[in-house]
Amino acid sequence: MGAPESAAPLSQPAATFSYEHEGDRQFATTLARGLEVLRCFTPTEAMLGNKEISVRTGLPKPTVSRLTYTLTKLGYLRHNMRLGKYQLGSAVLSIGYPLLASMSVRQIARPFMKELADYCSGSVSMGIRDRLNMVYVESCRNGNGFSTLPDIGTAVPIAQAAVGRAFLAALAPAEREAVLNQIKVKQPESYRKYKPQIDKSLEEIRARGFCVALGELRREVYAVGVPMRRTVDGEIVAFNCGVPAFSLKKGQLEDDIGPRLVAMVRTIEASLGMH
Amino acid sequence: MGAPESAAPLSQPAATFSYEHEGDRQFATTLARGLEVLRCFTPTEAMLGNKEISVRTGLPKPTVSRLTYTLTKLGYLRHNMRLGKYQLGSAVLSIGYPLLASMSVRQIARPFMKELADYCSGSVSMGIRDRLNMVYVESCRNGNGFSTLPDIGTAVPIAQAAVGRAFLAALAPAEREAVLNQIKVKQPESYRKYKPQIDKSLEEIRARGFCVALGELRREVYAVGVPMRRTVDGEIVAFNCGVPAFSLKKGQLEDDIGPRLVAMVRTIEASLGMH
DNA sequence: GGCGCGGGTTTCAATATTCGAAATCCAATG
DNA sequence: CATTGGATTTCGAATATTGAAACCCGCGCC
Repeated sequence: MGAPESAAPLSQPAATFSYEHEGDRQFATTLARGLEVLRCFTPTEAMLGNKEISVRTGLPKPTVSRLTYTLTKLGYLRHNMRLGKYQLGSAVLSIGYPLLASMSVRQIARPFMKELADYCSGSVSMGIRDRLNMVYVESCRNGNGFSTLPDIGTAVPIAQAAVGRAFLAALAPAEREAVLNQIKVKQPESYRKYKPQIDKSLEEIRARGFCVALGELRREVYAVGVPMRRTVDGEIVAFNCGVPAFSLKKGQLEDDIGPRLVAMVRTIEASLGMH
Repeated sequence: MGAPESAAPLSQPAATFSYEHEGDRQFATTLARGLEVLRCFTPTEAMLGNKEISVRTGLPKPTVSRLTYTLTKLGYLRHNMRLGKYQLGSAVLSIGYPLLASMSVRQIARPFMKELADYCSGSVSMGIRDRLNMVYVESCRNGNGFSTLPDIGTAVPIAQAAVGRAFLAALAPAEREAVLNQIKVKQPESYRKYKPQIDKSLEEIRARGFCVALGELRREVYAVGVPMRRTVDGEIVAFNCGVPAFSLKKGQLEDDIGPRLVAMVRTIEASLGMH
């Protein structure tokens, strides 16, 4: 079977388990593996058979079989018996909701984000870190159709996305180094390719409050990123604003949209401050 | 369990595990328990200590300790060490995203939903089943502030919500009986209280295509529900439209909004049909 | 300071689960 | 009807998990 070599750099999760957690008597391997199974599914690979999961995770087939069986019983997977494949089940959504609901910054920020998204005919999103990605917890786009939509739960690589670099800029130097080092180790090609841009972005944020990413994540989308200057509930929050490249006038991103995103974030910070 | 059971606290999920899956050599208990830990968190109880989790799940403290340790290492929980409590981590969001992204019906439906939400100054949501709840996979509300927002991932009890009864109406009779029976067993008070309304709703849908729920889930929100007449990807999809009770004119829900929601769903079905 | 209390964590032997090669099953295909 | 590819079952050995009890620790109280 032509296992489609995805562009996305998957490391070896199986190896990860064996090496990183060996001898840790606290660590519940089965739980980690089950969750790793859920993580195999992506928007483009929404249906997977046990074999494919086994290949992706590096877990033995019988183990995968039991894990998918369990996850299916619990509603986290659905079994399509005509294809003999699994896909994510509705239960995966409900475990994320309490997190969203308890982040009041989302409600506060939403109108400001919508306003900016409308102004620049693009999309404005709020993200927090997950591993080496930023996950969107809120996203607004202008009414008329922006090709593909950013959506809550979308994960974008820290290294490539404006929102990711904004996040890096907000980190304490020591932690920033730690994250960069993880990227270096786990996504070496990505690191080589984007490290200069990352450094430039950090400098931009110091100088102007925002950074730009010109089609580095998706060729046709140019974006600016801004971090919040305070944490929310101990979590660093960053914003981006992405606009279709073709609709941008020269200099508009740097001179208009960037500063507006900065202003928006400052407004949100202020609204948060007064609780 | 996941359902917002108001009065009656909790059944015994631990017992649930032991009894329901004893002797099932396929079933990965540790995985199920870990996921059950994640399900303990709710919007109103966003932070829990090991002891609280232990009480809610019925699992012994050391077991919970190890599970939270594992989940924290993986990013599904965050540890707040000033309080010694846990809260959901960003990783819970990213496992749900591929499911959302692969449901193309969401994109198709969104503009129609938005239009209706604007028209009736309320919110329009699309839900699928999770256990005895309906989970929202898409939700639109009109711009001006509707008190509390329905959001993607929100779970509402099938028995009480218009969207849940719409779902029931779309089920094959045998499966409907099965679900109703589960409700009877697992949410007995809820069943006693709402069974007559449920029957009425089923009849309404047969007769007019939609059902109404007048403040049964939230006192101040009146809602109508409509099921889709075809499954999407094997999954039954239902819609609701909720409006603040005070802003409704007499008869408006039945004579105007209900039929409009029906029309909306028919439009979406048609758009889906032509792929 | 001493005491008790309410978590949280560690210990450790008993127990249950997982491993994984090989066998089996099953449905689709030639 | 033989073949093929994947999913599932089998089973003894290897390993991980379990959970009662003990331990730890910070806190408030007397």
